Amino acid sequence: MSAADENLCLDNQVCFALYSAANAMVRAYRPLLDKLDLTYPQYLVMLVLWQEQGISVKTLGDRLHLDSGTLTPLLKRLEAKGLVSRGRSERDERVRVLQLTQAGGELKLAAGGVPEQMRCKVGGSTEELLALKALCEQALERLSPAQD
Amino acid sequence: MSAADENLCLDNQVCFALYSAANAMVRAYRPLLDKLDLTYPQYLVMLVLWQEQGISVKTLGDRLHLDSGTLTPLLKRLEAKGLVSRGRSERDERVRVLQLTQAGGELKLAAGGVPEQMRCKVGGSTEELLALKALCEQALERLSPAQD
DNA sequence: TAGAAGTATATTGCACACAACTTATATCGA
DNA sequence: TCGATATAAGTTGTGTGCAATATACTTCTA
Repeated sequence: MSAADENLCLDNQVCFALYSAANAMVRAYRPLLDKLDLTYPQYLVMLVLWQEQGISVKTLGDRLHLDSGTLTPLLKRLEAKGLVSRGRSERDERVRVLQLTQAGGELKLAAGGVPEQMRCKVGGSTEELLALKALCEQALERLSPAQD
Repeated sequence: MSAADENLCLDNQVCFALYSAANAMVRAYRPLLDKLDLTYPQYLVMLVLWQEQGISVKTLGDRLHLDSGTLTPLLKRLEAKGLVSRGRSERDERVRVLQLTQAGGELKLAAGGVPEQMRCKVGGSTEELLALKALCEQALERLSPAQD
């Protein structure tokens, strides 16, 4: 097999492993998040808002590496479920100010067990998980075009 | 911060790192694959077919960990581009037999440089890439429900 | 201070992923 | 052999991701 052939072999592709693992991860979250009536990206938004409220769509997008084309409809769905409010900044009329509703805040309790349950599903030692996280973050860093 | 709070912190989530890295990877492929007029999942299908032709949608799905709901419309698009033919098995009328067209086979040459270009984008040492691949494959294995 | 440039969000269109379901065909078992 | 069961692929509907573009507001600058 030539070098080019080797490179085009699926089994040799780091990116395919990454892609498949990420898909499998989202699938594994589903039964857990169904109980919260959240999708995985919606859950990520809630994770951010449980930490810091009053942020803009821009800031949220920076945290999650997602853009307004993804977040605007997603946030509208969270608003429709009564979990999030999408106010406007008084200082800058362009900016949305994202807040949790009462129900949105309370959902944090129900979500408390999710990380531990997922940890069980993913398995592996703490060292392996930390190594995977570090390698993913390194790849993300290098794959992201410089922001200016 | 409580243990539950720690667990619900975005920065501590392996899964989020995996998810973000996979998204970034697909984004990084885009400019390379645009030249071939392929999306990343379409490229994956072509990788499989460059290795083995005459396989079914089921077999293809096993290789890529994707189902017919994803693959059927994708394969129709590849067929519309003239890269793939979707015949029927004579032995079993339910089964599609996937073949490359002339153009589909020839595209392999144009794709020859893609893996090397992506490798430059992802960066990192060979050891790191192999470690990332192994950890992703391990996670995939554990997250996939047993097939019996 | 008016127009240019920049920024935040929203919209549109396309291509996934996948659950749930349907249809067509094949195989198994009494 | 006939009906039950299984299997392969397709369909439908929902929710992302993201490029490209539009809109509205802000800030910069001549």
